[in-house]
Amino acid sequence: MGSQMPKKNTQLTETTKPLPREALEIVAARFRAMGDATRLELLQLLMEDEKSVQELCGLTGMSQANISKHLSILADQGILSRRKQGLFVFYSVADTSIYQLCDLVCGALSERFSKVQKHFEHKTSLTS
Amino acid sequence: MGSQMPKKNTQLTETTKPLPREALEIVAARFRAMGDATRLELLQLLMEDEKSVQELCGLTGMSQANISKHLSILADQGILSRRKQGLFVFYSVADTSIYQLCDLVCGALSERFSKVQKHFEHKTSLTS
DNA sequence: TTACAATATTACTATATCGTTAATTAGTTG
DNA sequence: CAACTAATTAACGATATAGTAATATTGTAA
Repeated sequence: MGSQMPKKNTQLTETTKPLPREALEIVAARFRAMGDATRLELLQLLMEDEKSVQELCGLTGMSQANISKHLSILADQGILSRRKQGLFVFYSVADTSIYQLCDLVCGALSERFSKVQKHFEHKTSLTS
Repeated sequence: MGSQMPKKNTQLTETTKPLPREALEIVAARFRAMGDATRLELLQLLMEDEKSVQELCGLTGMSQANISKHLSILADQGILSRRKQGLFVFYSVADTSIYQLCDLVCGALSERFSKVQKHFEHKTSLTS
């Protein structure tokens, strides 16, 4: 019942057996679900706390249909869960591993850009 | 100089300031680079050790042009690095955070599917 | 130099995805 | 019941992406 899993290396980095194509498609689909700025914007808001589609409309200025579709994609992936209450549908983060996932990616990008930046440090032009 | 960074929560999960759209686009692009089964297949092979485009052709049976293009996408993201030696170009994993990234996703998917599976356990049909 | 080999790139088609508008479904209230 | 509201779904056009075949680039060697 706990959300804590025993820490074991899983699939892609295992040295023994590579994932077959079918499994890779599933992993890729998960990455693709995270690979859209609009969805990340919604996720970012839902990381604070659960929100209705309406609230997300107000907070982002995006159309209701568009938001609903993006939320469905995330919910289909099990990343979000829906809770219906009267006319409203409240979405919330169901898969908390996305927090670490986002941190990991942001950390990697941060390091990447800081390396690039160093090449330009103390340089005001190509001829300096 | 070490690849170890100080462990601090970075962007998306920070409670203080949300990432602006421009930054979310960059994060999304990183996820999208991982969001293709063909690229994951190549990554999986490169996780063993560095390989030339040729080797990857032989191991996967995919066309040279296709492989080259996918490797470029990963290299542009800083996920892979290229090393030129004579006529050959060797690719290798440059951003080791993808190991954790893949483990995290595989772990989440594993948990997700095991939950779904439990609904069917000990059930041989809808009428049992 | 010419011939050749490994990669990269271009041009193209097919498919997937995003966002919009309109229609539909589901739930509430008078 | 009809009228209203929130959300989903469908249909569409625009853009992005994957894969292929052909061409270009880069480096080697005769």
